[in-house]
Amino acid sequence: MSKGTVGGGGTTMLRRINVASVLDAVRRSAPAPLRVAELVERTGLARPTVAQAVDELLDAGWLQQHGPDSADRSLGRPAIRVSLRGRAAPVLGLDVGPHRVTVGVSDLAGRKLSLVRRSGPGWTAQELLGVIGEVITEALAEAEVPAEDVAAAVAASPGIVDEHTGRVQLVPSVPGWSAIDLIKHVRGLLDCPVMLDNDANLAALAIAAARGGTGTLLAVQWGERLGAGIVIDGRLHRGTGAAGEIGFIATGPDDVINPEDSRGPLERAVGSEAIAALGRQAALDHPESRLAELGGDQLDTADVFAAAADRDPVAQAVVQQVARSFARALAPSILVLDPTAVVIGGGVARAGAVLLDAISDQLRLLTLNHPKLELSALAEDAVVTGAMRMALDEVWQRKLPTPAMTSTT
Amino acid sequence: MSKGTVGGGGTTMLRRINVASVLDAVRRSAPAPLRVAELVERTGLARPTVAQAVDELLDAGWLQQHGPDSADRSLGRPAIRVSLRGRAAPVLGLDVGPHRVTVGVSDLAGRKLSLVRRSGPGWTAQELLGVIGEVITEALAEAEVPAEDVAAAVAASPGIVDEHTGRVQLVPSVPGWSAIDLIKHVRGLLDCPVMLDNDANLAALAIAAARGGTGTLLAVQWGERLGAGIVIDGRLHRGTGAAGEIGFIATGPDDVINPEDSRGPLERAVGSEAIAALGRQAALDHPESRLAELGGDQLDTADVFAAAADRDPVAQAVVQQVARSFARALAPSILVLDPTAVVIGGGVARAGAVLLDAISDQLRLLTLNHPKLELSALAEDAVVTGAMRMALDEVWQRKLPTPAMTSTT
DNA sequence: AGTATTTACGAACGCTCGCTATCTATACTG
DNA sequence: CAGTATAGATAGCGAGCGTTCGTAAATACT
Repeated sequence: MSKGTVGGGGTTMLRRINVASVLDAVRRSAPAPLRVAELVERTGLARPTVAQAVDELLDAGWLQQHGPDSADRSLGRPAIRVSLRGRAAPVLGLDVGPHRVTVGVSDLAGRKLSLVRRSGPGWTAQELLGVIGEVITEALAEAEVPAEDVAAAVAASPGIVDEHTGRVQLVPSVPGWSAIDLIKHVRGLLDCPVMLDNDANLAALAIAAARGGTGTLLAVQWGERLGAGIVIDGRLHRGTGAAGEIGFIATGPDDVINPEDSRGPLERAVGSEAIAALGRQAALDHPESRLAELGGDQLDTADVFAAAADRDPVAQAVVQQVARSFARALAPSILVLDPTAVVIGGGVARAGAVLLDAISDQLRLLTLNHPKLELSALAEDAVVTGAMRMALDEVWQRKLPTPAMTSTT
Repeated sequence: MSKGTVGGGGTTMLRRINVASVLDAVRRSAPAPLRVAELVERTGLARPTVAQAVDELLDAGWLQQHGPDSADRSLGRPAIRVSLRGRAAPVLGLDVGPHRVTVGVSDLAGRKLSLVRRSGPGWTAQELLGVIGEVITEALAEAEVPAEDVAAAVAASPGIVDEHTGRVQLVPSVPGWSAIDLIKHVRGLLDCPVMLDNDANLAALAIAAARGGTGTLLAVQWGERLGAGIVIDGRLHRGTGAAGEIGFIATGPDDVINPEDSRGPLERAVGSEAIAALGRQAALDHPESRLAELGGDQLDTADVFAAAADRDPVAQAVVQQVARSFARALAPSILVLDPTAVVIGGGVARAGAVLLDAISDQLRLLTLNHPKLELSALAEDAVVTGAMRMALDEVWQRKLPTPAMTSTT
């Protein structure tokens, strides 16, 4: 009755499909402007159809028209070229950690407009909320984007995130963090759809996007804590919400998990804290070693890897042990998932080839198809980048009327 | 040039979308006939549109018209009802094992038309091809389906299957099996698209379909060998082609994998052969036990579980040990995948609650989100059922012009 | 038994949309 | 300055969907 239900199948829906098709083609060529003729070729539609769609998209502010001023130097009448107007719907990504808050603002086209990072010595939950507000304001100012223009925002938090309620369940270092409704807080600042997800998941999304293509990616974030994100053909795998919690993999033959613990067995075995502790112990046991020279009680995780890279046998033994524990813990999942690539990010990834090679050697003994093992190229920005990307996807999904049929089942 | 490229966006495509939408709605209500009014409601399209689509589908042989003869007892003019004409495109599923060949023929609607199973005492590769031909012929005759009518066929084979070349890579008990081009052989018999996949994958597909809904399913096939299939939101996860090979998960702290071995470490630890061997050893060590009474040297896997169900402490200890090894091997993958449910099928699944409870207890100690642990309801038919289902999906995907846009990137 | 009511099928009309074909505009070349 | 090649704008045609109306076939009521 009254109005027609959305999603039917009239001719108006056909037009929406075609407009969406044109916009999608423009989007795919990212920041490069496109000529109408190229759009005709890529979409397979007729020129008048494309022209009409482009007009409509220009009016709606989705596209911007470029003058033919470039060095196009071709015969004939110069083509008008269009590219998508990124400022039409900027998005915001937010990475909240116990010691660091990072905010990134991005274009609709994926261009990074600003990135603001602030570190501190461990905030309380309340202080953190304040810092988040400040950093968001700062990032928006730097990007010259008014707060009300932001089309979507995604926040990354450690811990297990309930996708629907937006609450964080299993929280590490910030006391009182699980009681905070971060989504509500950010929505108060921005007035746009706000989503929350696990930091490892978002990092995985960013890394998968950077690598491009299809396949299965297992992206490990390795710092004091260990987490992983799984991306299958561009889509994040969440399981029932807690997928990728590799930190809680049992290592010893009698290990048992306690969900109340802030750290899982694997984190206690090979987290950066544990690596440093192993290094300090090794330095005590071998005072003559290169490792001990680097600094006895103050020994850092980085020192261990530095000494190993320097061919110190004592440090190498520590790295071997860490690599072995890590590989043994991860091998079953690699057999089951059979990923195209395993990418390691986070603080420990700075160890570089020393660690990577050791892990690779171990994994070769424990898996059938040996996935590519790589270090994350995105370094610290992986999580924010992933958050921005998810926000972007959200905007595209919401704005583009996808030609998917309604399933009323 | 010349003809328009397929996948453009004309109004004729709109009609195809709507016809597909109608057909899909009919399909969803499976074997139950639908009235046109119901189709109008479900698709959201106008009645004339639906009527036209139904006419077209009737002409093309996709639908069949039911008389209003049923006990419909309602007011007004009786509605004509349509259901999909399964015989329009029957599919065939084939499960090839070293000792058993099973062929099922199914309706387009998913109704099982015939199921023929033949067991033998270990065939050679060449003999197996002959048996396959015979059983296919028999199953088609029983279903009263001419060979040339079969619209798609899917074969299940143990081992790792290369999706594209259709070759089997890691083969167990049948000598010379990897040299056989099973796809080519079946295509010679049927003249239709033929696909080949891993048996555990197909069983997982069937179980996921039987459970219905979305979510992540880890379906373990547990017999002499161990394999698993992963289904995420109805789609099979293949990884690079060898996903789910849980048989090769290392169990001991110093285990190492050799891809040349016919059995992996977990198979050697908890495969049905291993369980029987553990039972025989326990019977020797405890001659007074209930287990030993059941049969000394002839002790079977089933005997172990029977004795355990009979509360024999010796047998229970064996089951405990098996459950512990299995749970420890699988726990990391459950943490990473975080599946909605873990379903156990295959011969060992006949053990029932004794084993399931023991595994469940162990898993509770090793995982965060505890997935539902169930036994496969499909028993032996899981693999064929899954093969038929995949063939069905193939037909639907091929026949239905999906409204997905072409991505010419 | 005849009539009223209910339900669903069938046909005609008007609308929107996309495709083909044609015409116009622009800039470079000889 | 004319010619040509490329690209944008416009008109006519066909196809499909949705709305509205009329009609057929059952059941319920008098």
